[in-house]
Amino acid sequence: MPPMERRTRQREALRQVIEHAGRPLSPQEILEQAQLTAPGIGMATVYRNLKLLLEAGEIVAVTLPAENPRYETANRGHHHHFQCEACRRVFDIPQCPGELKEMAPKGFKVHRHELTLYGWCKDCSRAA
Amino acid sequence: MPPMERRTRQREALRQVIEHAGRPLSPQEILEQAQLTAPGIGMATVYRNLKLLLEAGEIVAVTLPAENPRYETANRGHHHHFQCEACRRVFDIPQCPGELKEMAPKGFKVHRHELTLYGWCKDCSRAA
DNA sequence: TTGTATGCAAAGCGTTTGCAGTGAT
DNA sequence: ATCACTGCAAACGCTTTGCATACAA
Repeated sequence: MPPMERRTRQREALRQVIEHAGRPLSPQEILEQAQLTAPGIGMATVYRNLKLLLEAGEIVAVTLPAENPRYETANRGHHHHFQCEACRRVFDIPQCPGELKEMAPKGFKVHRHELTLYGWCKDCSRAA
Repeated sequence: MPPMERRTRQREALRQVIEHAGRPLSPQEILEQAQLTAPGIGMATVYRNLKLLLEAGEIVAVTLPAENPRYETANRGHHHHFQCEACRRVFDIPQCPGELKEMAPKGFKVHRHELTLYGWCKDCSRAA
């Protein structure tokens, strides 16, 4: 796959959609939003550009267990996620438990980690 | 889907494979192992029985971010997982960092958490 | 003009399902 | 003898890829 060299209206539309979304979006959601400003854009273009934007470090994939990947801008730094078991929404968690490298068995090298908390968000806790 | 009523050689083979594996196995891995003791067993039977064993509570699904589900016996208690970035295999980690409930924002209730460590497993560390 | 980027459709991949036949009870 | 269970293959949903065309540079 060639690197991004040209500034197409489709690619710009995708950038804008992801940039202005307040939450991680699925490819389908991104497509629907992008079609408003780039009529005729197809799903293949969405996937191809998501891949390129990922490689360029402009966006990151939010891959929660048993969930299809969603995508958001990369400028959020290291953080974790909380998923509400009632409304399924995902929230950022700025904290990190820190040193987890010691948990692995002997001989195992730990590079990074993913943590997801599950429960009830503020709204759903109050409603219950 | 009917509940498990009969003790077939295919189902027993699947139970044995999952029981004796030291780590969570993919459906493909389970199929290949099961074919050794239940020749002719097909992937459809693997999936159908995984679903039944899940409903019966005999096994649990290990759903890591961006990975297809793997399966292991349900009698292992609370633990986490390590995925090797070289061979992609998944290993159990008995430890748990413990109190993570405090990480969530005010008003959020945390029921459970999922933690995955990434790096190189013993075999791949030694090979490198 | 050049060749990157696109749209469409077909192909992959993991998983599910329909159907006719098999075999545990 | 039932009918739960199986194997095969087709269908499925999501993602990737081949190919001819469009368009940014």
